Amino acid sequence: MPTDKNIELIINDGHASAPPKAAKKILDAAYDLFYRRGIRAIGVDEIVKRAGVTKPSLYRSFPSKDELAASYLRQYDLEYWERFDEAIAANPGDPRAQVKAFLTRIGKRTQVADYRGCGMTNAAVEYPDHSHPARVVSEANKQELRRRLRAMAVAMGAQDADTLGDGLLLLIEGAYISGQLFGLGGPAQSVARNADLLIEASLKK
Amino acid sequence: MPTDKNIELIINDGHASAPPKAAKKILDAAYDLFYRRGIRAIGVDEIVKRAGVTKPSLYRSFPSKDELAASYLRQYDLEYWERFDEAIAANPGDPRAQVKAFLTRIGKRTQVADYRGCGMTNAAVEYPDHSHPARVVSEANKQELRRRLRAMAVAMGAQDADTLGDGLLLLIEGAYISGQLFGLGGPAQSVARNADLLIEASLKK
DNA sequence: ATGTATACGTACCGATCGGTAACATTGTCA
DNA sequence: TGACAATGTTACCGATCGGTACGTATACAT
Repeated sequence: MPTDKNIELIINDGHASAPPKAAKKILDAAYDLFYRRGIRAIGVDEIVKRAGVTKPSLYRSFPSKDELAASYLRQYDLEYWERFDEAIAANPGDPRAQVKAFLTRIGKRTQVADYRGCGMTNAAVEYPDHSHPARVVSEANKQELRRRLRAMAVAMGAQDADTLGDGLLLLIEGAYISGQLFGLGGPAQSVARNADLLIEASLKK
Repeated sequence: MPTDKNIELIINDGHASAPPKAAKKILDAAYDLFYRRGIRAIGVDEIVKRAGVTKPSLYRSFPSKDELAASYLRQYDLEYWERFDEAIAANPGDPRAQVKAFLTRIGKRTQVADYRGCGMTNAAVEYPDHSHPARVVSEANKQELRRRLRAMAVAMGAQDADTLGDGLLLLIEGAYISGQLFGLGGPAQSVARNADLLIEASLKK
C-alpha cells in the first residue's frame, strides 16, 4: 500500500542523508502491520521477519520503535492528503461537492470486511501521552484536517463556519471508528448523506 | 469512579457465586488504569500494585488479563447506560431534548484536560480481533447504542430515522475521539449544536 | 588487488510480559 | 476452638519485549 515518495523525508523527519534500501522494506512491513493490528500489538521481531531483514538493520535506519511508528504515520499522512486532494481536484471551485466526494470515499472505504479505520486516529488512541512521537504526527494531521474543513465551510458560506467545519470533522471521525466497530452495514455508510444534511442546515439563507 | 453495583455480575459475566473483596479492589484499579492509559499499555503487575494486592489474588478472581479487561468494560457499560438513562429521564416524552441533553453532557465531558474518550471505543481500537473478550463487550455496547439512537430518531418523526440515528452515532463517536485528540477547545464542544442542526434538517416537514 | 566505508547477520542483553506452584497467614462463623 | 475460605508471600516459569555488541559480507574507488 505505501508508495515510496520522498522516503528519506518520512524515515527521519527531514534530517536525512542517504536512505538504505532495507529501510523501505522495513517501513513497508511496519506500515501494514501497524495499521492492521495496532502499533502496540506488533513487536519489532515481527516487523523484521515480515520485511525479510534483521533487527540491527531496523535500528540502523530508525532510532527506536517509537520513531518507526512516527515514520509510518508520516507516510500515512502523505497518502492521506493525496486522497483528500483528489476529492478536491475532482470538484474545482465547489467546496460542498468536494466535501461530499471526500466523505463518499470514506463511506465506501468503511464498507469492507476488517476495515481498520484511520491510522492517525488509532495511533492517538493507543498513545494518550501527547509527547509520544507517533502521537505528535497524529495530532498535527488532525489539526490540519480541522483547518481545511473549517476553511471549506467558510467557502461554502456557512452561517457558523467553524461549527460546520467541526461538525464535518466529528462525522468523519465517527465514520472511521464506527466503520471498524460495526463492519458491513454500519452507520459509517451514511456519513456522506448526513454530512450533506448538516451542510444544508448550516448554509446562510 | 466505578460504583460497585452487581459486582458479581460484572466480574464473571453472570455465572457468579460469591465475589471476594479483593476482586473489587482489583477491578477498581484496573478500571482506572485501563481507561486512562489503555489496556495494552498496562501490565498486571501495575494493577495489583495499585490495588494493594498480589498477583495470585488477581488470578483467583479473574481467569486472565483479557477477561479482567472484559470485566472492566462490563462495569463501564453499566455506568454508561446510567448516564444515558439520566438524560432520558430528565426529558420525559421529548426524544429530541433527550438526545440534546445526552450530547450536551458528552460535549462537556470532552472539555477537560487529558480527556480519554470512550472506554468502549478505545478498547475496540486496541483489539481489532472480533473474538477478543474485551471487544465482544465493546461491540455489544455499540450495537445497543445504535439501536437506541435509531429508536429515538423514529420517535422524533424523522424522514429517514435510520439515517438520523446513525448520524447521531457518528457525531457521538466523533466527539469521543476528537475530544481526546484536540483537548480543550476542540471540535467535540460543538457536538450538541451540530446534532441539533442535523435533527432539524431530518424532521418531516 | 587492496583499502575503506557501508550494509547486513549472528548472537546476545536485561527487563518485562502474562501466569503459576507451594505454602503461610488471616478473618469469620459455627 | 475448630474449620474453612480468602488473602498474602515468595519464588518462579517460558516467552517476548525493545535494543545492542561485534564480527562479516559487499561495493566501489584507487
